[in-house]
Amino acid sequence: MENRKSQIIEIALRNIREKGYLSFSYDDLAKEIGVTKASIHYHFEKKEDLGLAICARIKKGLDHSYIEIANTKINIEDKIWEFISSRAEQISPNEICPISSMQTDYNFLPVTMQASVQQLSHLEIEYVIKLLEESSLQVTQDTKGLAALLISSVKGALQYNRILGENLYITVIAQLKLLINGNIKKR
Amino acid sequence: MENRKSQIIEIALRNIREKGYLSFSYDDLAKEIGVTKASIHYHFEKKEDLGLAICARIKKGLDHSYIEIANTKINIEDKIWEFISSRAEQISPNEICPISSMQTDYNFLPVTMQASVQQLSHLEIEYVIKLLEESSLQVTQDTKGLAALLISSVKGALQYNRILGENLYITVIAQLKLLINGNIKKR
DNA sequence: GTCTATATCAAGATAGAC
DNA sequence: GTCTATCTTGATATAGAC
Repeated sequence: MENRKSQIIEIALRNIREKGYLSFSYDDLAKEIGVTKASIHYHFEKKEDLGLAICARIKKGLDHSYIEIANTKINIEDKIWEFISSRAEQISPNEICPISSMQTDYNFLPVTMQASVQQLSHLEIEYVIKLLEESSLQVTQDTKGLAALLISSVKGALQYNRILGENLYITVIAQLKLLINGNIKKR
Repeated sequence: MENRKSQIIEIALRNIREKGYLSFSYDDLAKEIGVTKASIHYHFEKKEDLGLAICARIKKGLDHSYIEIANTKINIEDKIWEFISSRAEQISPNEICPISSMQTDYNFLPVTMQASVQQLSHLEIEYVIKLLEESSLQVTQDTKGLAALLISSVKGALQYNRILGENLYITVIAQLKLLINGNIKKR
């Protein structure tokens, strides 16, 4: 059943956002879906297989967000913020970004998953660089650096937001916009 | 032996930076120290007790860094950067900030530790706010927001830095300084 | 204060029935 | 494709000897 397979991926992905790859078990998934552990093992023989499928699922979502935003007819300077919020919207208040979550578990992941997490981490920054380069605004000389700051701060903010609430994520986005606007030089 | 006790805390703290609270075991610590699991249990009956001791240890270091920087005779505008780098210096390239690490594990921590992690997360931002307020520079109207951005971006950068290398942490700090300098209004 | 030994439990995984 | 049953391993934790 292909449906069951993608259902498992979606639920496992949510578990990663909530508690991390190392901290969810096949039994957690089985109980939630209403089947047995063995049935999860049928679809994904090893947890590593499921982990890789989840990474592929995240990559698909990332690619999709980028392509969608790139082709949308909105102000070109707004695209970067649209991209960021389209990614952040998928994360509930008691969750964090699944890529951050797997970054924390990194040293305990199978090497195949380490490679995937590395690729995802890189790709995410690449997409932000592209959107910044396509924009008509020149904020700093170092577009790669600005991209790294944007991604780092959003990810960090989501982690603090879960613990402290206080609209911390919203606050950080507002600060970034303020600082960037104060530095914009039209090309 | 009080020495053994603090030795356990230091090694456990390093383990948290490397792999997280949930992912290190008493056996890991025992092997590293050269004693048995049971001996760790003697000093910290439950892992939760050790976890709380580690949180207290982190708080001590945080307080110490703040007080030291606050009383150092350096340019008052530099103190915030000194504070951040004094904290980041303690983290090796294959580690992340221990507070970030426990934030990721948050939903699986015993409630007593959740309270400690919450307190640490809050305190860290408070110290940054204080240093910004004492500074002679007014960057934005929203000092709390700027503090949240600084802490979030540094924590996020350390996580990406471990996976991607590329001096990502250094790059992010440089970007923050650039953006902030472009927005400074002398009081 | 540190040890051996052991209890208990949960996790990942596999074999084989239906 | 999903099940029951079972194996193995590793983790937290405890009892009691030295």
